[in-house]
Amino acid sequence: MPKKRILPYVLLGLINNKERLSGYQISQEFKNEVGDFWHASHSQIYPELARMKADGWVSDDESDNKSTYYIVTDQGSEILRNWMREPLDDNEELFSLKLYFIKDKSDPLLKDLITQELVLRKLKYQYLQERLKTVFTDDKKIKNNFGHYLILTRAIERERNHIQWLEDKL
Amino acid sequence: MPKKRILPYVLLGLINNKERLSGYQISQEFKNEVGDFWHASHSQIYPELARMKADGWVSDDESDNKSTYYIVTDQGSEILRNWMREPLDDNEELFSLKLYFIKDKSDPLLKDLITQELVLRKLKYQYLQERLKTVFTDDKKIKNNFGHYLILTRAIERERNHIQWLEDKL
DNA sequence: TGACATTATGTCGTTATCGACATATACTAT
DNA sequence: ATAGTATATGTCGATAACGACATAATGTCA
Repeated sequence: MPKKRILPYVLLGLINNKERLSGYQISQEFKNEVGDFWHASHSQIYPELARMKADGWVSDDESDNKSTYYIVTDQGSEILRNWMREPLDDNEELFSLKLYFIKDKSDPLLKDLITQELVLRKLKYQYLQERLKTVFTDDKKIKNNFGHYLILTRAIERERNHIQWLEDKL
Repeated sequence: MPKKRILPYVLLGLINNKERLSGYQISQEFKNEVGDFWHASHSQIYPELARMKADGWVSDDESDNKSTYYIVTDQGSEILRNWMREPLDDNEELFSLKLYFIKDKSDPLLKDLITQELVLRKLKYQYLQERLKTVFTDDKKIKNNFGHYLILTRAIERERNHIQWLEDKL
């Protein structure tokens, strides 16, 4: 099977979050928080929206003569939901994106996502601590690879902070 | 000017870190910590190494009949150093990569990188706090965009933790 | 009212990158 | 012996993604 694309689901999620969005508005959205996890230029957005419309994921509203607004169809909503339910991987950005697409605090997917991510982060945390022990066995190794040492200790602290935050939200 | 490529400098930095590396070893390196910031498949690594050799960035040692090892040339060392000195941007991965390529604790570039990153992170921290105030003005907005709210508060906590770590290392 | 920025949508050529395919040797467990 | 895995290097086709180019309407400031 081909590698799973992310962009179409991001567009679907963004439109779904705001009910209706134009291609231009989507390109502006990437300047905000969501831009920290994903980005696309307008030259990629417009053709993708056209493809999504052709496939029935979205419908467009051209009644406004300034912009073409897109709305998620029932089929698109189903596709987005299925994507949201697919298991996370050790890549943090997928978690962030999916969390961003949760609109309602009471959505059962919210707790599910946090629980999933917590398992993954704890595994990574343990792995990184193991790496620190095996790679930096003595002070000489630290001294001669100081950047690597800093990156590794930073990664551990990052995971610790992230785990704490996730547990707090559960 | 064309967009700045990262991969060649990553390869240069990886080889420089370990003195000598084969293409295969580089592909294995991406399974470790550096893989959290950058990745390349072997089908990209081998042609890139060939190009770097042709351009005099690295020289190869084929004395071992199992692997071809690459060593950074004086010119390559200069190119890597110049890249390391280029100013950082709000993209955290560049900081992580360059930090990873610092071998010696006393390298003056170390403090410079951390100082640069600190400025950028503090700006981002302020910006995110401002966003929180302007986007989530009342409880209804939080309730109806709960994922976005969580992502934003997480981003703020992430920056806070990062800034603390950077200040601790200074 | 002219200049310039912003909104808004689209196409096109280039390239960075990946997965698949290919090949050969060396190691390893049965 | 031999099947399977790891090491090791390479090519090739497909495509995701970007920057450049193009166009037009609207908004804005002097």
